Amino acid sequence: MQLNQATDYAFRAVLHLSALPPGEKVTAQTIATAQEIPMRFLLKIMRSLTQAKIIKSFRGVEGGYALAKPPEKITLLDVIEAIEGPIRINRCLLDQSYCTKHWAPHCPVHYILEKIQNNLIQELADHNFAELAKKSHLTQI
Amino acid sequence: MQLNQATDYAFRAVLHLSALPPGEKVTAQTIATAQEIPMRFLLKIMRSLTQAKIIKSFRGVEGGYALAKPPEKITLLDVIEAIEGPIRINRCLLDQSYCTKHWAPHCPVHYILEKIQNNLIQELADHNFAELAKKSHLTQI
DNA sequence: ACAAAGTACACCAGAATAGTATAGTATAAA
DNA sequence: TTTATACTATACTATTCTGGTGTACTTTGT
Repeated sequence: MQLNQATDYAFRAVLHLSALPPGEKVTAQTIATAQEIPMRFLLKIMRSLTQAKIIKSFRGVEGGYALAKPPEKITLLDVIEAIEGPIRINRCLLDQSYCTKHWAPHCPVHYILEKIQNNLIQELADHNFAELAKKSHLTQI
Repeated sequence: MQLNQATDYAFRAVLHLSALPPGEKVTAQTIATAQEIPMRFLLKIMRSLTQAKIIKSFRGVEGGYALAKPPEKITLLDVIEAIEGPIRINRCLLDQSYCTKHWAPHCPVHYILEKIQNNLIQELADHNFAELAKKSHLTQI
């Protein structure tokens, strides 16, 4: 019941980009240093974010990363799913073969966990990085 | 971001006990067979539930398990914490040494995840096994 | 006494986590 | 056009977690 370290790093990387003037790009090394993230691991994470179209990458000299869309349009859920894939608090919620009882929709455990999971997903989708970046500005990045 | 298999089994074991007439006990073997849970693994899970005072165990001939309190007083959260320990959706929320920035309370990521985590915990605490057992009765256990 | 049932602790294979290494590709500037 | 810079791709690895299993022991009703 825990987000992994890569996701936490991804939050901080996207937050870092969200705090930049629109369109400005920055290198992985800058983010790694500022956010204290192991460089090589960050590069891997950035590739997932690029593939998810959350950020854009620029190769070569003067390359780097920038947001692929305005931070208002990037939610916590977007970043989590880019790194970890779809959220499922119980694995039977995604793959019914894991349900020992094969009751699936009639299983009360399944039913209630699905409700809770949907609320969680909704909440994660309700917070975007413009909001977070504003908060982090107030508390000095 | 997922509950483990042991927790899922624990839900089903407690649900099984919740559906019994009050005070009635049943052996691990019965639960294991009915709920399709590997016997030895279930015994281990039952010990965690016993230690958390969610169920009571009886040793020897005619032994078995029963709820330690009425099912209304047992929540999803109780069972999760008995098996997995305290919920923390990001490890920095429990152990600040994991926060790469050491900002802790001033970190916007930390702040928002804490809010979301508290809502999740509240929801898990809002559902008890009397409610679940009632639902499972309607859909035939 | 003995069989039934839970307890305690140690062990194990496989997967996931959190990285690291090596080699390659694109690009701006000299 | 060479070169340094910066991202990409793929593979590897050490450690931890997950989901169990094995062996020995204790309690208890008949």
